Amino acid sequence: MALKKKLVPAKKPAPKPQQKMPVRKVMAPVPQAPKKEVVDKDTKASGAKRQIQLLRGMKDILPRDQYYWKALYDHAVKLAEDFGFDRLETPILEDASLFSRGVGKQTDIVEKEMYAFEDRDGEKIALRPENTASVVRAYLQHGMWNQPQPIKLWYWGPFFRHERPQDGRQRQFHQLGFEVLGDASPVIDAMVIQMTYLYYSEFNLPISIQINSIGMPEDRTRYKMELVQYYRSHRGVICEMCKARLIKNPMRVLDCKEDVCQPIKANAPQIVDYLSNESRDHFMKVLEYLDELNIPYFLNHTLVRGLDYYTKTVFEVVTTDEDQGSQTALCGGGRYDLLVEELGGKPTPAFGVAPGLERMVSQIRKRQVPVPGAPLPQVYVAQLGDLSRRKAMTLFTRLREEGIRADQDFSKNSLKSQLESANAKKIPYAFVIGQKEVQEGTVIMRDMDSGAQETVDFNKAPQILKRKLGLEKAE
RNA sequence: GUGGCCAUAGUGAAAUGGUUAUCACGUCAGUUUGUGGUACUGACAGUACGGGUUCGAUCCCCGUUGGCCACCCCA
Repeated sequence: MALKKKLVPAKKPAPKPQQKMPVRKVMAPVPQAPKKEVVDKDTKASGAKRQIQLLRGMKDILPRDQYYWKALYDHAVKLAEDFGFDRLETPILEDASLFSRGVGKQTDIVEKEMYAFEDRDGEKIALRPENTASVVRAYLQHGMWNQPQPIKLWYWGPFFRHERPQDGRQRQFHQLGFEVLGDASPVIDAMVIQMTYLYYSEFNLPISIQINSIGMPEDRTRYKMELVQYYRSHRGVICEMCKARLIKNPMRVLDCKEDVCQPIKANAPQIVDYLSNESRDHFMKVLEYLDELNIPYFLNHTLVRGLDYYTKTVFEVVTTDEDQGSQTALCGGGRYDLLVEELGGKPTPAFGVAPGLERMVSQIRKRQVPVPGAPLPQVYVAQLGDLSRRKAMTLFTRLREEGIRADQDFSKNSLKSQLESANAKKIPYAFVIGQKEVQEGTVIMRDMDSGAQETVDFNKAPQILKRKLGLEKAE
């Protein structure tokens, strides 16, 4: 308070020289205007430190959410191990053309959302907007095609897309992924979809698996012609956006949410009818395997994915939770039989999936799905004064060596606040050590639940506590 | 990227064109010396940032930043 009051008069003189500025006005604007563009916002006349906020679309993952993330991560590791997937970590920065070639130059992700810029060497680089292209790059660069196929890889990490943020949509977000390279069999499709299903089942999230096949490019070419022709015949009715989509990316009309377009959409030709025999057989097999595994799915003829590399099977997991807003897609995936070739390798079929983690965390939180928390400390070590603090530090160290989870606040002085702390943390036992105990070579063991205390030998304290905790049978 | 709503202590809320901006939770400390949970007392901490209108702005206006919602799209 006193400081503040002193600051007020100190501040007031400051504006005065500013008010005199008009004298300089003629000269000042020229050098100052361009400066403001370059100089960061910290330079303020007041001298007060500006609070630096998060960049738009970025989020801190706070301590209270860490156990949700850990639960998701641990279960991912488990699934990967169970199904024989090896971890692959690729860099966050890649050559920008990896994504324009891999994901597709025309896609929204590359065209309007990618963080792409030149580095100090003038190299065009990008923050990865997704990981499949990087996985393929690594597969090629490290000659993984020379190893027994298929290659099964998984990843976990941050991705970046420059979009307008919303709940469940950030500019930095996290994905987990499973990718299988070098195998064309529909079993692979089914297996990865099964893993996805198992992943969501673990947390009891209400989901629906949407599945479709978009065939190979030839199939799609034929289908698109039919689709465009069909929509053209209804040109008078459809919305403006669909008209635009017909020219740029016809299959997107199937995503349209406009009411006027719904009846048109419902009667539109379906891509499954335009698949080659090979693509159709493949798709049928996938569905048969899913049936065998009792994995529920929903055939969605309007499911077309936004990335160029997909072929044949595509699928998405959406939440069926009513109040999830418009961000219902929890995960997307599919087959990408042509991507390896596109990025310079031999023709190599592949399949992958990428669950989004933020949306999962928010679901788990909202639904209060129980996840393992921090292990509770078993004992709290309290001390009084510097001499006993030293002994307490030794005791704490011994307890740790004995495998007992101990907690402490050695920087606190009053016993009261230390017990308060132990109580707040729900720690069942406390050791109290003061002058008297130091001299006697003892320590007080307190049952925080009942308040019962006993004085025990300092050196035997860890063993006695172990017995109390039931970690060791009484002799 | 387009359009809309919003911004008050760490959190959740309240209030006003004019003295010290209110409350709860929270955090820290104290309520006789070395003992937690309850109670009481005190302290901490705020009008996002910059500009304008005004004698005077937290309130009105503009800009910036950030959040949310819908669209686009997607995880």
